[in-house]
Amino acid sequence: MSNNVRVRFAPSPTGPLHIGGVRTALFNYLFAKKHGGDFILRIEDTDQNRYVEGAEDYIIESLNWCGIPFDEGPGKDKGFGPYRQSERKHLYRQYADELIQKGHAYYAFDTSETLDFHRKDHEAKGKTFIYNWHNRLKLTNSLSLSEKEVQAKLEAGEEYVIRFKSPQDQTLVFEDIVRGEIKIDTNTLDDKVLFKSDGMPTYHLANIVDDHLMEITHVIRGEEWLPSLALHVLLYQAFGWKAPEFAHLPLLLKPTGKGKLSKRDGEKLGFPVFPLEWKDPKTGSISSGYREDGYFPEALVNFLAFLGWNPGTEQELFSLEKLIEAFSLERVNKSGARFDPEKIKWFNQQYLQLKSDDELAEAFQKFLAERGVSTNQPLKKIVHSLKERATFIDDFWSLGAFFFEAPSTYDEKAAKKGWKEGTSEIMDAVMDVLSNIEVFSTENVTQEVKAWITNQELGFGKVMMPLRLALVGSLQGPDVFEIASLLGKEETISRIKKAQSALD
RNA sequence: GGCCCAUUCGUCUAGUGGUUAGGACGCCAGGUUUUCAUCCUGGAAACAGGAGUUCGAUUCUCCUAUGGGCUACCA
Repeated sequence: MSNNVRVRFAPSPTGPLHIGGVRTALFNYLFAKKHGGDFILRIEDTDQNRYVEGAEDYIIESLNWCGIPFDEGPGKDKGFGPYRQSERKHLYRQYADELIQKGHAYYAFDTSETLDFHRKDHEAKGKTFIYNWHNRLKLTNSLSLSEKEVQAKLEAGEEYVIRFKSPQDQTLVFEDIVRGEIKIDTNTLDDKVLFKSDGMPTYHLANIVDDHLMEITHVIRGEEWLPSLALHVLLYQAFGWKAPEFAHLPLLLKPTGKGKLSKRDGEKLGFPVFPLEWKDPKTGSISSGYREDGYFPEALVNFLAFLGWNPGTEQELFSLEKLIEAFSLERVNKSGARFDPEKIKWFNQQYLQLKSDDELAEAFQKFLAERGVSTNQPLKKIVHSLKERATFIDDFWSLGAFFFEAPSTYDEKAAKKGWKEGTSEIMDAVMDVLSNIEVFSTENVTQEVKAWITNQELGFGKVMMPLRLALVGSLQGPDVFEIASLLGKEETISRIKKAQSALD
């Protein structure tokens, strides 16, 4: 493969980018970087009716957050811009005209009403209406009309579209990097609209023209485009252009049930389907995002990379750099992958373990600040003690709230198990031991209390359980002595007293 | 309905014309942790079905079934 690989991610700004789109972008990015090429972002906004405010910014922010920024795109023109199709509007018409001149396209004057009528009529008869070779001469277009009639309609300003004239009786054979050889009978193709009556090209025309003009070498996109591959290849042929190589990625499927993962699944199934939180500008409704739900971008990226691809080894944890190194389109699967929200949690847990205590403390500090919690506590130590049982940053809070506030209630079961007759007297003695410790370090507390227990021949359970109960409020969490030392002598003793008055 | 694509544990997947069909998530059990979780060890769990080709098919071919996609002047 040459080193001037150019790939593009070409979403349409019709709403927030969903996770499947992120995966497509990721594969494009990995492939480009693997070959030292460029990753281009092109905004396909040819359908003005579906344009959603803020969607483009959202897409860009999502790519950045994931760590897969584009090399070229809106605001980063490297000589192939503009990168929004709406700003390239003036370019497309000439290509549609060129196709007409070459006899590969034609004007069609059929109104959407008549077309709708035909479709419904056919449906009622159990057939499918296809606008192509078998009926195009019966419809209203520059193939069925005389040149004069066409000219008259054009001059009268009648609305028209430009359709591609699909060839007849050909078997097309082409290569897909993921799927291998694909064969298509051109007689099953329809005469797709290339140029709309509103003066805008359709996706098909704009896509081919732009990929050509932007010198795209590899088109890596979702499997939903496979049916249009024939049209696209035909278009390249009609223009006499060299077609890029194609790779159609398997789709992301719903975790349960039928169909591909859709934007609505998130709310229904309780996991984000968007990288970032999204607020719908019209309805104001909010969809959750991986970023806001506490996932690390590297966990998302790693997880997504393994949906439909694998390196062929048993290693699963890959940094972005390692992914780039290991990636190849040849190892992409053909079949759709169900999205498993459980597994991404595991990835997140793995990545959290990889982070330093400093990093985690900083993130936790931010979390606390947002909640208005005072933070005189030694966060780094707290985070360190809690780390191995955490999956998300906010677990430090749910797992370690007791570090910040004395328990106000005590777990009932735990109290029954741990606080019995005579416990209070033992705690009195423990407080004595504790108050005599000069330097209240984990080591010292551990040593002194353990020695005392052994000395008294008390049994560890009788001391440790109520002590934990007093400090935490339940029977869980890190080492009791560590907790005690983190809390400090004064607070530890105060909590024991509080437990005595609450549980006796 | 038509066209196209796919099919290995529940899920993501590895793999080969002859393997005890491997790993990961999740699940279960045991161990460690005088708590809980982590962690460690172990376990249950798959080649959709039917015909061929072959000495032998999970692997190759065909058919069926199932799943998925597309079928707009959407992308």
